[in-house]
Amino acid sequence: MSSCETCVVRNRAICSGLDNKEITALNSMGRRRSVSAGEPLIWEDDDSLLVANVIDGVLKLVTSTEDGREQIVGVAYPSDFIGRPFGQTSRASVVALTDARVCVFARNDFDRFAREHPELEHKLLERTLSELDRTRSWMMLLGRKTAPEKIATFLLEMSERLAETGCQPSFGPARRFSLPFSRQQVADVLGLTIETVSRQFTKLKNDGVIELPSRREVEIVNRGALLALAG
Amino acid sequence: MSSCETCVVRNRAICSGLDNKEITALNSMGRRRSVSAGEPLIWEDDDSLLVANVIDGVLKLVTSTEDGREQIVGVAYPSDFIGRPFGQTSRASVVALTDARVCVFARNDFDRFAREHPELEHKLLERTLSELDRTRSWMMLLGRKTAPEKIATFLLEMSERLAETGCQPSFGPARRFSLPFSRQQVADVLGLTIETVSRQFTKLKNDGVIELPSRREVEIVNRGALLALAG
DNA sequence: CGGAGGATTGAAGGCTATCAAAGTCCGTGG
DNA sequence: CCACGGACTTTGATAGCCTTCAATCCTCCG
Repeated sequence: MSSCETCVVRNRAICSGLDNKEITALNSMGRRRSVSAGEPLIWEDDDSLLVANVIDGVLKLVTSTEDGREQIVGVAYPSDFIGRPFGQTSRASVVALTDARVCVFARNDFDRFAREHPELEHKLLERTLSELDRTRSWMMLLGRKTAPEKIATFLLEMSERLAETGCQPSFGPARRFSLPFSRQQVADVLGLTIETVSRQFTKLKNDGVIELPSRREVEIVNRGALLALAG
Repeated sequence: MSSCETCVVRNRAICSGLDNKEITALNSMGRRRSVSAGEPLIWEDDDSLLVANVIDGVLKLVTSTEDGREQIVGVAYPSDFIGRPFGQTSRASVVALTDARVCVFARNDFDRFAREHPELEHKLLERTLSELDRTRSWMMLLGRKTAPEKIATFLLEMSERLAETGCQPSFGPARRFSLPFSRQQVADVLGLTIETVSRQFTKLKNDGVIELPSRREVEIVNRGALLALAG
């Protein structure tokens, strides 16, 4: 049975700051759901739209053109909020990159609850503002950076984002980590092709900047060099 | 003297929905300010950060690399909110594209006022969510679209955005409009060079898709063709 | 009229995409 | 245990889009 009391992201997600009574109310509206790697998070449910909190795993927000080009426009980690409350619906679809668990709510229910709980709306606002900041700095990357700069920036961001997932406060960025992305997905994040991504990874390895112990593993050998390359 | 009562964006900005007493309180915290075209909106004031509402004019949000490359990451029109309340400060700078008037607040004051007025925070949340949607669809453009697609998409967005500025509810997108951007700024929005922008404009003109009565004026002759090109 | 900034046009080159093939990893089944 | 198959990745060759560099042309104002 899903329960907020045992939720691992209870103190990091937008639910934090709610008192017990409120948590109980929210709990009764939502339910847990598992999504396996590669599966889309179906966004319609009983004719109602959904929003969700990520409990565990990593998901991508992706938009695509009619002719099949894809761009990953966001990545959601544990405790992140996904979906579009209030009015409009965004046409980005959500797909799990790893096996994931989420806590889903019917949008109508969530909207109403949020309007009645300013503290929750405030948390959501802070999150949305941060996400907007992050997205805007990604626009710089997409519009103005070269392939080597994109790859370096990407690896540095990954090493920071993936260090946060541990429960204990992390001590700076991770030196070694496991990418939740395939090469194609890295390409879809950076606006490149899979071949260019592969070549840049190989080049960084040959230059002694990183090690690639396996397809998904990355070890940053020379962080200073990456920072210099990131532009 | 600045006064919310006569403010032309009073009913569209986040101030809408506040009662008279609240408006008076907000009014006493903020002040009007003019910025001429090309001038940055100075973001520090008496050692305190600022946030603002756009009353009139168009401003750009821009980030740049050390070596001088620029990317416009957002454009603010009348009634839009700019700045970063609550905690972090974003490193995008704000520059007026046209002569502009804004209503500025010390961030501390604004934060406090917002926390006490959930209705205002809600308005800000809705705005921020919409801006995030818009920004994400722009990521698709920057990462995956070709120069002709970028230009077509840009012209269509402009014709919609600029139609909204009139007081009366607009009847669909504008057929003819005046760009608030120079060619270089169009390039900075789309992640292209000024030469490529110029060539694409010329090509659209030669193909009979648009007319260019003057440097800043654009007339859309064949909207269907633009839609097809936009990808 | 003359100057200056912005815009357009032209030629050449480089970066990344595209097309193609070989290599690697991993799970499955013999 | 090893062979096999398939997906993913790497590597190579080529092409093309957009940038870069450079010169000319507007257009607006003093």
